[in-house]
Parts: sequence; structure tokens; C-alpha cells
Amino acid sequence: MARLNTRDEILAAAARQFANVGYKGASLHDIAVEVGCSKATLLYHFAGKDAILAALVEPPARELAALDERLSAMSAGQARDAAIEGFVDLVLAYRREIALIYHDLPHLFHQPAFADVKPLTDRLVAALARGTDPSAQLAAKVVLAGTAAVVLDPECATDPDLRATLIGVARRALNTS
Amino acid sequence: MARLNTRDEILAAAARQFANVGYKGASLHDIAVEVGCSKATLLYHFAGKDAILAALVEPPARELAALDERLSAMSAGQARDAAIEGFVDLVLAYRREIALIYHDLPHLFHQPAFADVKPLTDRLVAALARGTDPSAQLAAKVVLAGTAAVVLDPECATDPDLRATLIGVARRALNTS
DNA sequence: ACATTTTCTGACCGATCGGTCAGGAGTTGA
DNA sequence: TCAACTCCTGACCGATCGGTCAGAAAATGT
Repeated sequence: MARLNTRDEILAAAARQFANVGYKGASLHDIAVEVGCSKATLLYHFAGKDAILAALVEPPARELAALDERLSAMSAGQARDAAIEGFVDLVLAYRREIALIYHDLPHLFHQPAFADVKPLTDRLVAALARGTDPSAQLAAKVVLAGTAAVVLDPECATDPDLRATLIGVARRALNTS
Repeated sequence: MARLNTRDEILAAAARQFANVGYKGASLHDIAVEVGCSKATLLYHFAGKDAILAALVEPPARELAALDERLSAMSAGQARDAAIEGFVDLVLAYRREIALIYHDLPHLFHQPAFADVKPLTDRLVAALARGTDPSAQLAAKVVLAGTAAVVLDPECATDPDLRATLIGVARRALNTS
């Protein structure tokens, strides 16, 4: 019955496992148990463990690329506020994927799928910093990493004003003028 | 000759390995190769892999406790700036340990050694937020996570004004008055 | 009804993991 | 010289890992 959904259930279970215990820490066995299928079924739907990871990471990576494309058509002044809001929205929409990116940054940066993501984040930093001033770029990185981290905090997840608050913090921290 | 230092060399190599590939990702074999000894030697000096981790995490945890003690003797106004500077200094002094904490947060939080650390960070957040206002606390968490993350960025590590810049970003982001 | 294709599984494999253990090598003290 | 102790190692162990494969089970097409 749930045949077509099996693939999605695997992705959902894998996202939870990866976020909880990291990519290395999660085992195909545990994911299969959570899905309610056999380990071999996972490897029928995906070429391997890293293929599951790649499938999970692809959607937010594509949205980041879309955000970058939107920003590149703006002036520096417009781009900063759009970058702030765009990044906050992106991070709120993909909390679970962010979690596994966060907890396995060293592994992921060596994966080919992330070779494309690095320049995107660099351009996002430039848009937030409105240029190449080192201290402004550092402030932008603090904002990006801090925002991404805080939405993973279970205590913050329930805040109804989360989006507005995050945007406010980012604006203040980046106000280098 | 280097007998008494073997323990410290193990800790240094383990810190590098943990920071690079995470706690789960690092193997005792690889650590032993980096040290130049056998895997059994690691387990002669430490009760197990988790004992190595505990030994690495203890010093920064103790310093965080010391910072908390200093802050508790101050007024809310004094405490905020002292918390900013204290946390920045702490993070700069223990970059490598922060890295492994960062990359293995889910594992570490389940370790008993971290049961003591959680309330300390909560009080640090309260000092930065100067109270319990939700949006101020969220800003404080953004600052803490962002600051800890950015010092791990190899591109930022060389910045000579790193400390001053980080303190400036934190002050701006926390300026909720 | 049958054949075909998709979906799924149990059994198995080689590799690697953390950890144990008996004992070698070197130093120290009497 | 001879124990006693510290430091270290190779060989080995059970468990678990990701992955393979032949074939069962179920859906689909005719």
C-alpha cells in the first residue's frame, strides 16, 4: 500500500536519525527499524548511505541557489535585507536538514554535493556584509551560524515571533554603518 | 623519553581527529597512528574512547564554570559586558575543543559530563540577555552559537582584530534597549 | 489465467570498530 | 643481581558497520 511513500518515509526517518546522532552515528539498521522495513529495502531505494544524505541535502541546497539568484539581481542595499529575510525563511523551512548539516559539517564539506554550496554561502556573506570588509564579513558569518543554530534549539522552536526576532537580531548585528 | 607526554600527545591528536571527523567518525586506530603509538597504548592511558573525550572537554567546562562564578557576583549591567568578553576569550582559547563540541552536540549532551554544562550556558544566556525576555534570550543564543562557530572558520582564524570584532558584533546584536 | 515488473527481504560477506590480555622492554630501588 | 613497577605492544575477540545477492511477495498488464 505505502509503496510509493516508502522512499519518503526513509528520507524522513534518516533525517531524524542523522539530526539526532549525526551521519556517522546513525546506522542503516536503526533507520530501517524506524521506517518499519528491512535494511535491504533502504539499499533498494538508495544506492548507499551517502545517497540518502545527498537526497536530503539537495532540496535546501537548491533553495539556497535560488536565493542567490534572486539576490544577484538586486542592488547591494536591497540585497542585504532580502538576504536576511531569505536566509531566515530558508533556515526555518529546513530545520531538520540544517541540523544534520550542522552536526556533520566536516564530513559534508568533503562530499561533492557541497562543492557547489560553498560559493553560494560566500556570496550570501558578501550580500549581508555589503562588501568585503573583513569585520563586516565576520559579523555576517556570526549571524548565519547563530541563526542556523538557534532554530535547532527546542526551547526556541515554539516561539511564535521567531522569524521577526531573528530578523531583528540580524539587522542589529549587521548594522556596521 | 617522551613517556610522561604520551598522554598529552594522545589528547592533542584526539582533539584534531574529533574536530575533523567528529567523535564517532574518529577511530582509535587513526589517533594512535597520528600519535605514533599503538591503539593499545591509548587504552592504557585512558579507560576508553569516551574517557579521552571527557578529558578533552573538562578544561573548557571548568573555565565556563569559573566564568559563571565571576558573573554571579556582578550586577546585571556589569554582567553583560563581562559575559561577552569572558565568552569570547573562552571560545578563542579553546577553539579545538569547541569544534568537537560543535560537531557532536547530540552525542555530548547525552554524556554525563555535560549535565553540568547545560545550566551554566543557561545562566550565560540570562546574563547576556539581562533577564528572561524571550527575544533577548534568543538574541543571546544567536550570539553564543554564531561566535563559537565563526572562530572555527579557517578564514577568520587569522584576523588580528578577531576578539574586538566579535565583541562588537555581540554588543550590537544584544543592544535590545 | 499467465507472465512481467516492481517492491521487498533474510542470509550472508568483508571490513572496521572499541576493547581485552598476556607479556616484552626499560627503569627504579635495594 | 634480582624483584617490582611503569610503559607499551601484537594478537586477538565479539559486535556492528555498510553493502551484496538470490529469490519471495505483491502489484500490474494482457
